[in-house]
Amino acid sequence: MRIYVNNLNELNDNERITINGWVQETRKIKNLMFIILRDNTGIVQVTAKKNTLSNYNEIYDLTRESVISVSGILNKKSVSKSGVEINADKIEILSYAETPLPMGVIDKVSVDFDTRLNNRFIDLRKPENFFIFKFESELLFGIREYMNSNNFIEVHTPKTVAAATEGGADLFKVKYFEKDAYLNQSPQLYKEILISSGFDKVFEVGPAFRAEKENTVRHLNEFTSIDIEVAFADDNYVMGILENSMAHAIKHTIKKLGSDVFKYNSSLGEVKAPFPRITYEESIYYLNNNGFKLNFGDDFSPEAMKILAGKFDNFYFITKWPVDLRPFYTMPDENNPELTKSFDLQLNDIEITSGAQRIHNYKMLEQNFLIKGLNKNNFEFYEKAFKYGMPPHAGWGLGLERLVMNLLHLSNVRESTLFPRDRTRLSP
RNA sequence: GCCCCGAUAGUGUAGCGGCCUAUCAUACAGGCCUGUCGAGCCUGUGACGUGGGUUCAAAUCCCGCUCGGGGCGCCA
Repeated sequence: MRIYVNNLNELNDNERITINGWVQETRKIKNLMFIILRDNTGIVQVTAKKNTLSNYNEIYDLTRESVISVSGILNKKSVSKSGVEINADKIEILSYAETPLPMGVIDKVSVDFDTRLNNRFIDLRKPENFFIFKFESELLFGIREYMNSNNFIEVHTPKTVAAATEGGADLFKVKYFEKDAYLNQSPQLYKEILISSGFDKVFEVGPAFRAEKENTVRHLNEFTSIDIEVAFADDNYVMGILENSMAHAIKHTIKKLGSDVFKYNSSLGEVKAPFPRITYEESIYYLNNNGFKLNFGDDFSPEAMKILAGKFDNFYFITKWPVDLRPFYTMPDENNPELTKSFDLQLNDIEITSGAQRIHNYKMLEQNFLIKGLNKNNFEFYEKAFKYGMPPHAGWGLGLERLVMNLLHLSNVRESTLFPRDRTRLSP
């Protein structure tokens, strides 16, 4: 059985163990040396002595971040600060790290974010960065668990598509044998087709691509989108799914990861569904009373979003957006044709989810192609699904990296992306 | 697409026309040291993005380029 650093407490004093990891640090005193060994659960001190190690000279020259396997006796009454150490009698060098490192894991000097991303493999050795992705993994597990227990089917739709259909966002063009293709900006149209297929409740976790030349701390050109679509549902129903899945996933994550999460966000434990709701028109009214000059139909600037966010603790919905600010498939409000049955979920001042009840009537959809100036020929594969039995339906899409960024109070969405793709970065 | 800012050892910085043969820290290499734990002490290696220009003199001032950061716009 593999032993990890965080298992050591459960073992007995003087027990014989083998443990693997990276050499985080060495402190050398001629015939005695200390190695701080790190695995992804923590660090432990290894004591190596010349008279107990046959390859002491080789070990003495170990470089930081080399990978070793240590066998020895667990000493739980160590005089070291942690109180635990391993008295090594055998150390095997599995991988020797070159020097100097492109960046240090525990150096006291700061490192530019750009340098960190260029050396992401080392950057992620830092426990605080690794933690972000453990958090993401647990959060996503919690969301999946919620969806699964509510009878959602997880699906996978194509990311390579034929036409730049939906207007609006720019798409990346790729060669597809003798044809042109595009990287999909969202699974939207495919989720809806599956609703006509009778899947009833679908969800998908997958990449989405946007070719917009943004240069901000909240945009990526490739991000992970969590999408759901539900048949015979309206906007309110899927808002309920959203807030409950968030509350469930956060609760799960806190339970699994413990108080570490509060180092990033001390109020995370207070997230409870339902989330507060404000309509688009109420938001406009509020912002006009707080120094902004906004008309009906205007979108909110980042500055305005900060002011609005000040009204709420963390999550809140902005509902009933104007028709002009929403895509062609958004269902208009039956009480006011200028508004839609749509919503954004905000977390602090950032939009993390956009959703709505969708139009399921084929004629209405065709009319919207005209109004939005879209070429209906590009939508044949989609429209077809509406002609032969399409239930009313609603759904949403959520940016996973943005969710994690905001839950952990990170200042840049690239922090919650393993290998970010942005305006200028395509590597690693 | 627009605006602002930046580029000096592996890493992070100081410098802002001549005191630069370029500062400091950290890392790295070598040495001393059998209980270190931000180890300590000694020695050493290592850098001005690129192409022009101004000047007696450029890391420093000007222009182009390249690369990067941030804000806005755009954005399911």
